[in-house]
Amino acid sequence: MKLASWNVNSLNMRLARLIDWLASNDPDILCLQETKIEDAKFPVAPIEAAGYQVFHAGQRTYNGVAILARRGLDVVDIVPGVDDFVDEQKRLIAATVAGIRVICAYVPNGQVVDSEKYRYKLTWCEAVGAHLKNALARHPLLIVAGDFNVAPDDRDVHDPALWAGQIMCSDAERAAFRSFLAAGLVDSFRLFDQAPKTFSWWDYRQLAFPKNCGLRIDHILLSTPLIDRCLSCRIDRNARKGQKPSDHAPILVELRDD
DNA sequence: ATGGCAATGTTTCATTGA
Repeated sequence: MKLASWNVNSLNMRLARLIDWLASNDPDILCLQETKIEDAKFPVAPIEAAGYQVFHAGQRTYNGVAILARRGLDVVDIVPGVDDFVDEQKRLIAATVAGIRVICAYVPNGQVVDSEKYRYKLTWCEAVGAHLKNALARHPLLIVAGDFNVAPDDRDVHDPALWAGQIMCSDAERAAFRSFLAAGLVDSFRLFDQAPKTFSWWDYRQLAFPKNCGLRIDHILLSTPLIDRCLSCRIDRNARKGQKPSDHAPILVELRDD
C-alpha cells in the first residue's frame, strides 16, 4: 500500500498537477494540506474521475485538509478537527482507511518566534499531542501525515546556522515534534538511509529550489506496529519542478500488505 | 535541469506563507 502527503498550496491552482501526479504515482491514500477552498466548492468530480474517494475539511483562502482514498477502499469514521480544541481553522481530518487510522494534519506556520501566531502554533501542537494519544489508544495502526512546519533537526535544514532558533527550527517547535513521537510514533523518513540535504519545501524566492535551499518539514509518522511493514519513504523532488509548482514536494511511504 | 515569489481576496495593494 502506498500513502502520500502533499501540501498543494491551493487545490484549484494545483488540480491539473494533482491529477497527473495521481496517475504517475498511483498512491492508495493521499493526504492534502492547504487546499484553500471551502467544502461547497471542493473539486470532487475530477478527483472521483481519477479513481479516488475524497473527504475534506476546508475553508476559503487559508488552510484546508483532505484525504483521498482509492475507489474501493473501505473508509469509515471520518472526523474533522482536533479533540477538545475549538478552532475555526481547518487543519486536521482523520479517517480509517482499509483498517488504518489516517490523520492528515496542517500544523500552523507560526510566522515569527514569540509572535501571537507562534503561540497559537504551540498551543495547537499541544492539543494535537493529546489528540494523538487518544487516537493511538483506540487505533494501534495509525499514520499521521502532513505539513508539520517543523524541521526536526539540523540535518533537515540547508543552512542550520542561518535558521538556528528561527521559525520551524526553534527549540519549542522541535520539542513539540518530539512529543508527537513520544506518544508512540516514528518519523518514517529516518527509518531508511537518505541522501544528505533531502528537503520537502523550498521558498519560491531567491532561487531556493535550484540551489536546494530547503527544509524538511513534511512528514509521515507511523505507529510502532507499522514500522516493520514500512518498505520505503521518499520525497518526490520532481514534483517541485516545472511550471506553477507547489512550494512543497510530496512525501510517500510504501507499506507491506498484511 | 531546476529558475529569479505565489495565491487570495480585501483586487492594482495587503496579507499570509515558511
